[in-house]
Amino acid sequence: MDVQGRVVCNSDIQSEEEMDLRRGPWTVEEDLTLMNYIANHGEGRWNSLSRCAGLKRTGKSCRLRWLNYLRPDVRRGNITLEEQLLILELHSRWGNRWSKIAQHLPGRTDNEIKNYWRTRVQKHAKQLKCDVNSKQFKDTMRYLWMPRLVERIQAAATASGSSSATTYHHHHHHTTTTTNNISMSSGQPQIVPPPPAVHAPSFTAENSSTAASSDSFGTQVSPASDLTAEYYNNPVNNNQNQDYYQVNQVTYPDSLTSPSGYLNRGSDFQAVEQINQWFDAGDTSDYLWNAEDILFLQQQFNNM
DNA sequence: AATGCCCCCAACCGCGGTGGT
DNA sequence: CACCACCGCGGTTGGGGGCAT
Repeated sequence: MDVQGRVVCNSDIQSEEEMDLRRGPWTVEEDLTLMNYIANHGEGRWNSLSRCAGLKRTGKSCRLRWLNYLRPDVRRGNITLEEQLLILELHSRWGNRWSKIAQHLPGRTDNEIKNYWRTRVQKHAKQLKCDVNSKQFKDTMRYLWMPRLVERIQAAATASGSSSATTYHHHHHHTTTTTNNISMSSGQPQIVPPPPAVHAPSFTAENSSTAASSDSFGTQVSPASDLTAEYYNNPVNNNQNQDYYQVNQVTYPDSLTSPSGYLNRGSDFQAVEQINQWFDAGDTSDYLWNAEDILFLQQQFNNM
């Protein structure tokens, strides 16, 4: 029942059942194959794409790999304070609607946000010994955590106000990105897969030389929103896919990391103290956004 | 140095929705 | 209408790396 009316490419003889499909981590070769194929043919129709590209993967797996990892404008790691704030806010509004939340964080995938939530936020709920869904924890977030984030963002903005990165501006309309179609299909400057200076997942500063040339790949992300534009205008955020296009791994900022020892639960005062410690724990990551930006963000909240 | 433990995140799974035949 | 293939979402997991012992 395999060779029916569906689009079959010439060399496609085997049925999927007898074809052993690979699972687990992707190899560099697979990545390059997938990137090349999408650069030349565009994305979508994942099952046939997988077959035609010669990948022994399910369409599902290919789609996931592309959307969450290989896509040139995907951003991974280094969740900024602003993004943290957005995530907290939107999650308090919508709950676990990860993809909906992700639409408001350009370049972030639902997977990434979900992971962030589980690893960072839920962790702290656990440390506070309360349920993430409890009113107690939600209040803690809303009245302690988020305001503290705003403070920090503002502080960072004024501190580094004159310095570098904050030179952009919104011309805000509204910020929903929606599917950000990177259709490579239309005879676009295809992604020449970067010189496999990509050894292992471990990379070093040497790679950043290839990173610098990442722009020359022509992987222009047509910013689908103003927010997107801001991110890409910012040198730090202008990371095309870090493994294949660029490397910019600083250690994970994690302003939310808690000190190892922790309080005897209960008292609000201690909770405040604790949270303050989390935030005051060194965190070099964050720059961007000035007071004006914060205002904008708050307005966005009100309009969502 | 070796071992154990924990954390994180990439990738998997199941499911419900959708569109085509 | 039923059936089928595919898509996208949300929940879950396992393996690798890092840290502690």
